Amino acid sequence: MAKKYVLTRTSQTPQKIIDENKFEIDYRKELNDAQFQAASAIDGAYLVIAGAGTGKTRTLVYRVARLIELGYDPSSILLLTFTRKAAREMMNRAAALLDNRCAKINGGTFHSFANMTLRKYSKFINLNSNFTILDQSDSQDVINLIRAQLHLNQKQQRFPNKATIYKILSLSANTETDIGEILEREYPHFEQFLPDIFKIKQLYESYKYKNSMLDYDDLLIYLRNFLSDFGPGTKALLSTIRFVMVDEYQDTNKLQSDIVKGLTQLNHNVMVVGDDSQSIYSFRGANFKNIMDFPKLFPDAQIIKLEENYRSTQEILNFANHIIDKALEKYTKFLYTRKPSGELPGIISAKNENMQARFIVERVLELREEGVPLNDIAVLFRSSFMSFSLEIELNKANIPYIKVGGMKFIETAHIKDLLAFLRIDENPNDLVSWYRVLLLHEGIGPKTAQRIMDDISSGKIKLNAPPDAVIKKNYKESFNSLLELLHNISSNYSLPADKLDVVLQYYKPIFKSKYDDFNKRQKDLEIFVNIVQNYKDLQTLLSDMALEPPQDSVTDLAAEDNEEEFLTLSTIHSAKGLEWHTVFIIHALEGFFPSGQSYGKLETLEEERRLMYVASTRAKQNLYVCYPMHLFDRQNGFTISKPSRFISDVTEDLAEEWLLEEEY
DNA sequence: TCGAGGGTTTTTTTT
DNA sequence: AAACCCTCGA
Repeated sequence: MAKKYVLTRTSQTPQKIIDENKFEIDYRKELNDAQFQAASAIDGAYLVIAGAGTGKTRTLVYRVARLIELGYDPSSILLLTFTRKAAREMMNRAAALLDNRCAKINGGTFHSFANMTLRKYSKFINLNSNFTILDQSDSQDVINLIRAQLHLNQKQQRFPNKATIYKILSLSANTETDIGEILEREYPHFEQFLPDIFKIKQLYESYKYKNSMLDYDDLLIYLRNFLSDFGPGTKALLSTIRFVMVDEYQDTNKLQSDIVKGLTQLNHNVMVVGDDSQSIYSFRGANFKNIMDFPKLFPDAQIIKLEENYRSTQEILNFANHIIDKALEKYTKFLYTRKPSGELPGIISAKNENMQARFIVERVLELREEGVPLNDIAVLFRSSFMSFSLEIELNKANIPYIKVGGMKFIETAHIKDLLAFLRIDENPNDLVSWYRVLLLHEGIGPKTAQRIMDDISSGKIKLNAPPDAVIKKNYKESFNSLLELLHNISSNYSLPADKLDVVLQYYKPIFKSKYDDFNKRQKDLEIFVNIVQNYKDLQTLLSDMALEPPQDSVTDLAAEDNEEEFLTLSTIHSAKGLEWHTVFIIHALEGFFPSGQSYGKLETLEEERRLMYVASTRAKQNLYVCYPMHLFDRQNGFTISKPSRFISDVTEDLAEEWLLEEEY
């Protein structure tokens, strides 16, 4: 028998001495110690805990540049970020720092990375590479259809609506928890419907499977399974990835952390960056404890803390620290700055909503006089409707703005109508799109639509054959013209823009009779035409619309066109990672921020607190927290409101109270 | 079976 | 303010 001799493997390979002079960039000089430690890391697992404004992006960017300078192939670096915008920004910054090699790194959101990977390796998975992606509202439509088919909407007792069912299913997928547990925890009043919801889930799954459709969660699930499968496809993929970096790790969920684990199962080269105090996506299954569990996932992980803040004045930091100090559970970080001190944050109580808006307008104009560009000012809010009255005042004062977050262009009914036509063209089995399109036609209601759809899936109605045999009712004419249209666009045109053109001619009259406010909506159609012109094939168009929809309809494009400066209005969620000279937070009122929804539970209230922390740490120089004292509340009529608990106990040394008075 | 009309509820946040 | 549900007349 041969003698066994086991070589012990040291957990840490000794760091090679690297000559700092050989780099184009002087990393030592341009980064502080902790940042340098992170940026110069090569192999191994690293957890970077980076407080707000501590140069987290900067560190990642420098690490990318350094790895490339060391000679690693840019395309072997995978940078997973929360939005594609963030990925692009990082690549641009890295390219500006070094050179264009940096633009060659791989990057994107978990979802967009999953999309690309699954299409590329589809033959290794039981998957059609032409799968369509269902966005949230598509998924909900499918669920609604199933719900109606099961007649669950006619129950004696209120059955959860499509949005709730979707949330339950999605939460279950993202947290890898079964439905029963989710119901028990989040929706105890619907627990009795567990069997029904389960049935819906099964039908939903098989519908998606039959039609090669993946919803947001499926993208992640398929990717995770592909990675854990570890077949030849997985190995091929992993051989192309040498370094994985994840930004905003505190907002990842179980599924995503499994993916990170799977992506690095061979070489364990991973660096994740995050801040537990900024975790604000638990409604999507994110768990801020995830970040603290990272060392369990990677036992060799080194932890690096970035604590010096480069963004805000000490006054703003003190205010933010006060807010987060009261958090029940946190992993202490000490944030400090060497920036010269500035003004105390202001807490502004306005008489009503309109006065709050007028204060912001006037202060913004003043700031602009003082030389602060509009681009460097933002108004942040908890939910997107809170900016409505401000938007009116901004329009009156002619202050250009863009709004981020809230109702998206792509979710407006008229754009969804148009997309439905295109989707049928792409996938004739897309029953949800059929349903939507059919209901647009005179004389076709839910029942008839259902019947027609049955005929389509059973093959009784063929898209390229004359349909007269099957149809003989009063909707015959409109249905035939629809078939003609679909036939026309699929056989005579190949560019999405050309198809859309024909669809538009067909859709215009329907559009005008369906929407009373078609004038307002008209502009969106034109914008959509412009967007579609950028695409050569339909599949990419449809994927992009699901994964990276244009944020805003009218205002966004208008602002870009004129290259004019604009004020930013944003939900706090969409403001993540960004910074401005001056930040206004509005509606700091009990019931609004923290949101009334969050009252029942400790964890949700804590998340509201972190949200306030995120909002206030966006400010570099000025921070104003505003609230109206009287606010129209839809449930109770006019009420006198209470300032948010997050600011009501702020002491004089932390913030200054402003009282607004009307000039006579 | 359609579609209009009325009453009710519901609302965060995003890929 | 908009989405959803239900009812009822045609």
